[in-house]
Amino acid sequence: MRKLPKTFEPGSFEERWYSVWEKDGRFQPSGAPGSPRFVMVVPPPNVTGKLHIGHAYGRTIEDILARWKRMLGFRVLWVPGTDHAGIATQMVIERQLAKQGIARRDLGREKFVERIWAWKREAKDTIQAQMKRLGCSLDWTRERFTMDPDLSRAVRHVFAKLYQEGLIYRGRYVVNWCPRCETAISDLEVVHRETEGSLYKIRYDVAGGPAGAVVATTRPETMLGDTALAIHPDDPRTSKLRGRTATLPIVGREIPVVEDAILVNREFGTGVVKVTPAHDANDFAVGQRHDLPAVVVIGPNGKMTAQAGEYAGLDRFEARKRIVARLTDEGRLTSEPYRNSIGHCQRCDTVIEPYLSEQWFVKIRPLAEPAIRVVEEGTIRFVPDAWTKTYFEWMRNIHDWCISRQLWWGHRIPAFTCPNGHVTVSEDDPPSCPTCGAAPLEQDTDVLDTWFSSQLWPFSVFGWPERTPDFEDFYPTDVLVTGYDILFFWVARMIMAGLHFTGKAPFSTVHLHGLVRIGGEKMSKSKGNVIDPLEAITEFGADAVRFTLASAAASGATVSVERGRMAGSRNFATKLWNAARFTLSSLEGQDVPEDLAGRSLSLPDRWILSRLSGVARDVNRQLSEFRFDEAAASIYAFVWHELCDAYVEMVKPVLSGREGTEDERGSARGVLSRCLLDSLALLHPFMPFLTEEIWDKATGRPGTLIVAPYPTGETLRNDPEAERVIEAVRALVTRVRNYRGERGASPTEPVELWIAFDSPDPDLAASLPAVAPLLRHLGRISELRFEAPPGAAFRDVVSKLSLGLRVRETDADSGSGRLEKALAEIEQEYDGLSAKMRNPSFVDKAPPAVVEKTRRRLLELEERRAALSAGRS
RNA sequence: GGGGGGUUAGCUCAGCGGUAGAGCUCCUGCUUUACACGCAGGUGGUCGCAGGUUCGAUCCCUGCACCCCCCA
Repeated sequence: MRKLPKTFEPGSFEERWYSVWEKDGRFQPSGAPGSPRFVMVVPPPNVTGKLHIGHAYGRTIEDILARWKRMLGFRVLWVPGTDHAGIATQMVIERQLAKQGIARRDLGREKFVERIWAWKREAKDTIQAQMKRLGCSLDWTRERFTMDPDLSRAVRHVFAKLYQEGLIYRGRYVVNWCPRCETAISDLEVVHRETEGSLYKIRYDVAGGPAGAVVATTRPETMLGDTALAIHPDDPRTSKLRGRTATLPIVGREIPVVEDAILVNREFGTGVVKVTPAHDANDFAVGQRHDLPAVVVIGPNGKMTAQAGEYAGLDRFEARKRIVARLTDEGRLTSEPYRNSIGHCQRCDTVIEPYLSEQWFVKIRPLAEPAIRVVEEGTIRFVPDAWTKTYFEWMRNIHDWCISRQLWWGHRIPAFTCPNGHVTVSEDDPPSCPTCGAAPLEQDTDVLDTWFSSQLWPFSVFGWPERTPDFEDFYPTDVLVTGYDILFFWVARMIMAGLHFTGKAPFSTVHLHGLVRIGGEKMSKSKGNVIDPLEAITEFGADAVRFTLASAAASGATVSVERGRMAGSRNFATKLWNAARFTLSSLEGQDVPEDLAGRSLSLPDRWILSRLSGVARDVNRQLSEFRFDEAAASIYAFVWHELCDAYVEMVKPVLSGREGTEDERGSARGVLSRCLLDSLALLHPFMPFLTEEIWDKATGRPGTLIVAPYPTGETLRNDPEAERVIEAVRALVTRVRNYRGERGASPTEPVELWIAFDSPDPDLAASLPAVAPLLRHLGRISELRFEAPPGAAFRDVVSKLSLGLRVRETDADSGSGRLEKALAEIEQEYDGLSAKMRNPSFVDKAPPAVVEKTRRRLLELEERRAALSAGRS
């Protein structure tokens, strides 16, 4: 046993313990294959930069689970890794280049991708270092990246298989297109935002219809691509337009009026709708139904195409301005203010342009159905359960998934075209066209959506589709921990892919946690309220940061983290440190019994062991329910308020030799030691560094707390009797102390205390003489008598004990207000409860236990009122 | 437009059928030989508003107000 330094400096040991654990292989699963295991894969962070506090939160939760399960004896495997994050990472590099005035096309695909790889290596190192500082017990020997060769093979395998199954198809459709990124994106990557804009009404001339037809639109520039007007077949307002032809303003093109009951909403607008098949998904469908041509007037870069005639080359918004001006001049256009929802690119916030282009899609319904079923059947459960409904809503209304991206960073689509135009999809690069034998073949230039590879993460990390030993041993995983914001993006798709390709649900429990907010506000660099995890760790220590995050982990959608709470956690760490210093100095050079079973224990000893047992049970239950906040609070309250505030203060006189026998001293040392070690173990998943550091000094077994057994409370006795007596002692001591306050006496002023044996709880009163020295010491009681208090004493009832108090030097009036207040409160509660008891239907209908409890409470109030009234004057 | 969540002490949040809890803050005392990142004591809440169900509602139901999120 060694001494702890007087001051607590987390920076002095955190990194040391991490390397000890890593060197000793503690992060790798140990134990025989087939023995109970616990497996998680980390949600791979994007290699776009560094981790923020939100990542630290999720990883802290996972590490708590991993360490807890490891200490419970499971073979724990927690797999680390990173995600290439196609569009996001590509943007990071594009921005870097833009600062030097270079566009990615200037550099060329090969050079550009090389550059991203260099960045990726750096970002991965940064992220890895951050997770290590945080203490994450990840198995770094199994670290993966979504573009590793074997994970890329899994992607190609999956693409080819889905294609063969007819679940991947290629076609020309209107997709969400970002003109800044110049790529298609999926529905999920479009962020809709209410925007103040205008609703334009444009009059089209109609052959034979003198009044013309007025259409409403928010995007007048698309009129250049109109190829029809549409009316509802049953709308009398527009029936005179039936079968006629309109003339497209500016362009002069003759376009038909078609009847379409699906597109045209009779309740909205003028009843006439312009149809632009190339620039609106609904209009595209109309075009299919009525065999209309599609004219692309806005190009992939957001500029007008040659089809836009005189507007060709203009930016789409500039074209809008000019077209509005011209139509206004021609007397064809009016506008009014209008709020509508406009789609923006999730990554760069550019307004999305629906754009007709050739893309690859996943036919998703056949995959969604089994994925719905596993959740319905409970094979997979969401924690908290509220997300189940959201999951079902989305899965039951799911749309086909556009998976091709016109990017350079990512998995290239394994589709090959021969000189004769035959398309081959293949897991391996085909040397020549399987159809006609021609060569060379050209691979599709597009890459896949990042989520197409991340959906395979829970099994691709184990080498699937090879049946590797790791895949056999560790798949399916147990728990997935991630933010609810990627429930659709990632979780749902992993479930679909896992079931389809491995035949098994990829995990059994999904814990969806809230998103971190600082002081109730979303983190953002512009608000300057971003907490950098490394800065926080440097200032407060990794353990304090982790404990704060765990404490904040309630089940709501937002997780509020504040610096004040970090400081609170740091204070708790310091408290534990000092408690350990005290304990170690008390045990130093002394005989410390390890086996407490055969010893006679004092009431405080029995009490704290009983509480330790209770807390251990609570913490295990709370962790199994993913209530990290409650588990953290349980340990905090036990260590600080029961072990430190109460037990340590109770046994100080015994330990110091002022009180008690040698045998009692030995017991106290054994109990204190046991409490410290078990507290360290209970707290280790939350505060791994500090607890390991103290454990080392306390046991001399460096680096072994991480694999020490986790206390479950089962080996200790639940001792209600000891709890009852000690809780009474604590209540009495508190009452004595605030009695001093009421009387304006100084805290050192001796108080006389009488406790009557004929108290409302005589059994309890009878057991108190055994702890008389304790009462005297803690309450600074000069005279303690077990008899009815004299008339001159102030009387009260505490914990069903009738007592009298007297302090010599008093400023009698100073606390009298409090007595009046106490009596008034008693009176109020008494009136309320007695009214209840007088209500026959309460006595009749309420559960007997509740009635009995109310009756007893009433008696207590009576006792207390009588005592306080007697003590008045 | 559809769906989900929230509104509890000055602040940040737990609780969710038997008249309210934590941390931080605040106030008053304390060099009580582990700890002032501490010790002891205390202040502070008609649990958003209005109805309903119930013997009883912060908790369940309905409506309203305000806030947040998701989907279209």
